[in-house]
Amino acid sequence: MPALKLHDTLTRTDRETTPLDGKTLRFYCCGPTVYGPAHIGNFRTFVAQDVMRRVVEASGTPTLHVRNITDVDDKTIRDSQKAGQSLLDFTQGWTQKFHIDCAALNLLPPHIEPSAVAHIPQQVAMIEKLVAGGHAYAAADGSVYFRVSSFKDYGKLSHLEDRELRLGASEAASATDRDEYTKDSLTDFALWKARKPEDGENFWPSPWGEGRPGWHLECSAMILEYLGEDFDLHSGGVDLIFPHHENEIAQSCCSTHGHFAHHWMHVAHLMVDGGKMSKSIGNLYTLEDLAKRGYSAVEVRYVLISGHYSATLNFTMHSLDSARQALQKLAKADKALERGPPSPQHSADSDNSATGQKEGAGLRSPAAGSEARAPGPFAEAWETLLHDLNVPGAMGAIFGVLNKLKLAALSPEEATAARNGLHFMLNALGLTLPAIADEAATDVPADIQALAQQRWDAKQAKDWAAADILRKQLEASGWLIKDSKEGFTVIAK
RNA sequence: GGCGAGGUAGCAAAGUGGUAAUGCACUGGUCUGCAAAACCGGUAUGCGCGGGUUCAAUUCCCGCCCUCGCCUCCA
Repeated sequence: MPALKLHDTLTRTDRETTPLDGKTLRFYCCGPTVYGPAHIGNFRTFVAQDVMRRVVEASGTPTLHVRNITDVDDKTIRDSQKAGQSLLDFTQGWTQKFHIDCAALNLLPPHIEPSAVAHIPQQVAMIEKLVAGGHAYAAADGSVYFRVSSFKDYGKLSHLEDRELRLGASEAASATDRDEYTKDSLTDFALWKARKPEDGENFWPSPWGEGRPGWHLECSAMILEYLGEDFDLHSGGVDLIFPHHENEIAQSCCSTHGHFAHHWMHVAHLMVDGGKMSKSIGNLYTLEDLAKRGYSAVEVRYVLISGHYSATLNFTMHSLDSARQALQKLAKADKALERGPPSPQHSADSDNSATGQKEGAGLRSPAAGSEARAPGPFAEAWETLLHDLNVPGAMGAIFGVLNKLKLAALSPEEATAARNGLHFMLNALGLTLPAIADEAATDVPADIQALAQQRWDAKQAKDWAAADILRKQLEASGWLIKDSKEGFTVIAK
């Protein structure tokens, strides 16, 4: 199968994601800072990366996925103190919550998930190399800074010129920063931060005195540990391009002989109701917030992938409703493609999957079948996906095929092929299908059930007027009646 | 000011040098006592504005307007 073509931030071109070692695509994603629940904006990035990984794997290339946990910085220290917990207890709690959310969103867990605190020695070692090489220097207070002027390629990723780095919005604000007085240059950044009273118990020894590592350093050190000096791809939110990724490149390239990441994937931001979403503004939603409003994680995932990852996406409640309907449509199509065993030798498999679905209580797992290895009739959707992860385009192609195929008229063999293809695509997108609304067993109160029965009786007696009055009564109470030839169903409005 | 993303139907969102996918919503029909579901249709002479290139531009070029993001620690 052809490889995924992905836009590369550094060269600004679409390039194939071919593994450097010819076998496994090794990539790193900047993970969360665990000082609170991640919001859907954070998850947009992780979901996009998850789709990337799934597509690469679906195309036949294994991956090595590394994503860090940032468990030491100003915010984790500050908030752990507020919570009266040790830094470790505090960050582990939020890490756990993060994992729960990731699982709900159907994110494949990274193969390696290193924490910054667990890699202090590696970070110190990298700083030592940088100091020895003349790329870093210790300040009077025991902090260590990277000398940006020592790395000629600085700014290459973000395309910022030297001059521009010194200008900018933060110029005025940083004048009051105490770092200001210890750094040689305004653009130099901290590799090691000297211990401060407010750090409490959170400090580590180093050749330059007690302190803690700077944020940018952890990624460089852990990448070196798990992916080496050269690796395939690095990914994160667009906001990390500068300075975070720029600094990572500087640190890594100046302390090793490698070229660091060979491909950069950046995910655009999520907006909410047309505006920026951020922790500082406070207009953010977590999965829990949305669950309280009745939306499932799968619906959230659908919304998060409904725009191309490189363009900002506006999130609204309406988009969640829209996602719910679209998922229903897919679930119904899937059901329509469900047929009996196509041939005797497959009957065992079919039985298993049927049982699994019942026990799954609502969630079907596409691609559980071993046949779902090719897109089948959805080849166009698959090709669209391979072109820089065009998920919206692929979704459109999937629906287009479903609209054209006369699902009910397909032969069992055709239906199975179509279903396998659909599952292949859904698996690449990481979408699980919800239970079909009608099937969702809701508890109907006895009085409602009685009214509904009354209406059914009236209907059987062809007393349309009475039946309609009862229906309206039920609707007013929030219940809808659906009739079939055999009987009726009551569902919540 | 610099860098970047984007302006496509009511909402969302793809896409292409040859005349606009798809999802939601809306809507007509079939079916149904009526609905719902299902199925079959419809809904942008138009793709921010103004020029230009071309047989042909929403798609290429130039100018302009607007929105959003980043510019030292926010995915």
